[in-house]
Amino acid sequence: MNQSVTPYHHGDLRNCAIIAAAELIESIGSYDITIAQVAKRVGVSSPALYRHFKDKDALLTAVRELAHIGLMEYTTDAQDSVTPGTLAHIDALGSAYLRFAMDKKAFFGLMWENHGDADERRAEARAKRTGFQVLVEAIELYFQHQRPESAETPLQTATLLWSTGHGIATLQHNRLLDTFDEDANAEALLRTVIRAILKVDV
Amino acid sequence: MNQSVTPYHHGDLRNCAIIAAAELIESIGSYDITIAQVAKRVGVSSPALYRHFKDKDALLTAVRELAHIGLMEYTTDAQDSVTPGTLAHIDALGSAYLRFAMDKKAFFGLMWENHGDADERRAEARAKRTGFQVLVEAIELYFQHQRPESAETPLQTATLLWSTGHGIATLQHNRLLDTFDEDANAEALLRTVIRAILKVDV
DNA sequence: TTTTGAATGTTAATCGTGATAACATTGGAA
DNA sequence: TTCCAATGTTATCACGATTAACATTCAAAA
Repeated sequence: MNQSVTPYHHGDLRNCAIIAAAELIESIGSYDITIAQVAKRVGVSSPALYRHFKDKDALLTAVRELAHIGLMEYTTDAQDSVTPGTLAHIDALGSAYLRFAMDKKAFFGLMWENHGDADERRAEARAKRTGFQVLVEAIELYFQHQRPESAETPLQTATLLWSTGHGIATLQHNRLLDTFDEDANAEALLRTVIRAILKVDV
Repeated sequence: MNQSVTPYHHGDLRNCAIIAAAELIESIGSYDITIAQVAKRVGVSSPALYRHFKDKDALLTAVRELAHIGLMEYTTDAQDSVTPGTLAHIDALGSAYLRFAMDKKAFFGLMWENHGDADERRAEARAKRTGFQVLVEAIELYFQHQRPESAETPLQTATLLWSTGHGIATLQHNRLLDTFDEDANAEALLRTVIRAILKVDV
């Protein structure tokens, strides 16, 4: 009886579109998607999406937010199995970052594209800072426990570590690590730098 | 008399197109350019470019080669004013990399895009490895002079340093360094990491 | 020299894709 | 009930990457 007729109004198009876009990106492994593809996936006409997003980039920005949440899950999970403030804690965060970059290549690439208008930029910067803050806090704890005499502030050290982790992740993402050193291992590289930056004896 | 009539055949369209594209990219500060724009700049119709480039991406790949040459110039210049194998040598290379990333934002961004077919990829990988080799040699010299007892190979250390420098350059390029730490200074960060990785006493 | 085809340009046309216009449907507040 | 705002739909555009079909040259072979 209830033939489940698709109603004229979708009801939750905005969210569904974001999810559809994310699924699409994941399935083709690239964020080079089309408004039409997303619309089709949700079962709606292309222009309908423009009722919910200023333009294509606004949709992608929404997907980026999802990606940030995904990254946050990776790091949160990583922290669960580790004692806060230990070297293992820092390692786990770095490792989670690298794992996310490889597991979710397309999302990782998308996250660091800098498009969008000023507002979108600001929103994204906030999301990124939130993620960064996790690292800062880990370093703070680490310094409290392990290195009360450190010359650098946790913020400075966290910035260094993030840059480094980001560099390694990016190079691996672009398949350049292998190009430079075919024996290179991202995880091992990161562990080495972490220890160098934290001045831990090897 | 010689009215300098534009001849039907351009004569050197391929090279002129590459240069025009590069100039265009530089002038608008973005590599989001159009075949038509390039064609117009060279004074030729759009389809003419397809006699010399398989597609738009092939043209951009050619521009990327130019960009690599540009980066090489930066590093070569940097090396001229420094004693080979010293810490200052390493610093100079890193500094040149950062400077290139900021001076030539659009080119820097373009260089690390990974598009193109397999052949183009291979060619680019070669160019990148050549640049990387400069750093490897600097580290080799440094190790010979300063640290004969190093545990890591020059290749490993160079990979670490490049990753780090690349990470800092990338974050600065995306204006994320400021987002994380408004006092952050790319150059200073890099110097710090270089010393940490090389285990130089601060 | 003349001829002729390969290289290289041109204009016209196709096609995909983002975006807007103009019109249709619906649900909920007045 | 009525009516508007929100949200969909079907034309339509505009633009940019290609490709098609035709034109012009230059250079080598006859």
